[in-house]
Amino acid sequence: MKLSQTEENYLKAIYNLAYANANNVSTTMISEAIKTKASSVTDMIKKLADKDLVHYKKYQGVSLTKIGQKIAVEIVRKHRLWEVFLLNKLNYNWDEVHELAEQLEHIKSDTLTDKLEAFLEFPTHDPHGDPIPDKEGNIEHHKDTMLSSVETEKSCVVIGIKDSSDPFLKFLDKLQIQLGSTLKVISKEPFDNSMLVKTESASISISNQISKNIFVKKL
Amino acid sequence: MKLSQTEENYLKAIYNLAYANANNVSTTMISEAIKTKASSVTDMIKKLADKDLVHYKKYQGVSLTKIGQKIAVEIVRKHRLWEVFLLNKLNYNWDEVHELAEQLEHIKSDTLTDKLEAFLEFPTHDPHGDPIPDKEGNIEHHKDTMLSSVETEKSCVVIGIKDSSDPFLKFLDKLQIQLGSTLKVISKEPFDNSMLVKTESASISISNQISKNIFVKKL
DNA sequence: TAAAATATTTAGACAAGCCTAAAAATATAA
DNA sequence: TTATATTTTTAGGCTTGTCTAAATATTTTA
Repeated sequence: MKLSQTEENYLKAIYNLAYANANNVSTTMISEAIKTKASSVTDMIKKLADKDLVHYKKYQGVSLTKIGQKIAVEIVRKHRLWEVFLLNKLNYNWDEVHELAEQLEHIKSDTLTDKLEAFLEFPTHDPHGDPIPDKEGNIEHHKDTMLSSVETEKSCVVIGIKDSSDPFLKFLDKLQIQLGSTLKVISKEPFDNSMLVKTESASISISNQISKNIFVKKL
Repeated sequence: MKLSQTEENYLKAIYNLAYANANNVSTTMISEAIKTKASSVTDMIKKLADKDLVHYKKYQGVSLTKIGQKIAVEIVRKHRLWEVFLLNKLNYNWDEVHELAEQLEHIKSDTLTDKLEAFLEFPTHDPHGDPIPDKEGNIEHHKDTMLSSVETEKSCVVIGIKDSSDPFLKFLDKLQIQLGSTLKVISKEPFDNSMLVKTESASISISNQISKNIFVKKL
């Protein structure tokens, strides 16, 4: 099945929204995610339904079919692999890779994704810590241990972030906290739940608002 | 100036045709290069002329303006850098990279091309031996020493090919002749101008038809 | 549960790029 | 140099994906 870039973007948006919401995805939610008008979304949804990529009943929202989901996961896979490439090989920063990956994910090829994956030595997570689906579309849903829940004196490795907004990414860059950074919790402040954390290069104080948004693997 | 992928393809086609022909490029030539009807080309040419990307007078063919040429060279630069990436990093073959590069060349970013170039360690030629324009758009027009003109007992390095058709590329792959291969001319057969050539791995007989299509740098 | 607010869909229009068929210009040949 | 052939352009139409405005459902609230 040959899909346009636009169609692929719709599937991806529905996939992400469904993942975040569990139930059917509304026209309005899609229109916000994709920055178009709701009426345009309705049009496109009908076309996707004709192609059996989404389930759709008027006024009831949409969900992906098996095929639709498969395609969406493929796009997510490509997106995350390209992000790893941009970060690890081309020296982009955490906060710069997303926009470029949005374009690269639509490159069509039977072999490119797998070759890219091999070149990157089969990464399991993208720079935001989201898991990369394998060739068959299996995706490990990552466990949500947050930095905020790490005990005093314990160490952990940063495997991702929950909020991937630009300001947050820039803030982490300033703190020199990256994917793979090892952090040790020195002390916790019961008053405001902030914590003192030792990174590779410094000791820093991190507010609860921040530590709640950093996924870690405990060591 | 933000151009569509289609517009970029027109500029690139005109650039390549102009390079091969010197004079103005005809509607029909473009339509063949780009696989559309001549009438569609006329439409698009008018739009490109409105944007000052081409010079156009009815029935007189087109040529690129300074701006049009600058953009075309940028696309060529991106195309060739991606080809190097696909060949050197992802282990694609000589004959597979073109089609993919056709897609990758349209990725939009202010920084990607330069970062890619640095990652590839500033290659000067693409896998077909065509020169890669630098950041400023300067492009070295490559000298045309063909394998056929190399003297007996002399060695040379393959820097490109003249004919980049699929069958020819496949044929060279079979002979294990690649960009950068060192070849030594053992003997030449005056009767049919074929030559006996030593590659890294074997001695092979090469017809004049082949040796006339391989660019080399004499050693 | 009826009225008001919100969400969704329909209808009609538009731009980009392509097409076919026909008209106009240019090039070729007798 | 006039007739014929070829190339190029024009005219009108189609598809994709978008939009606005209006109509219709659904949800919320009183």
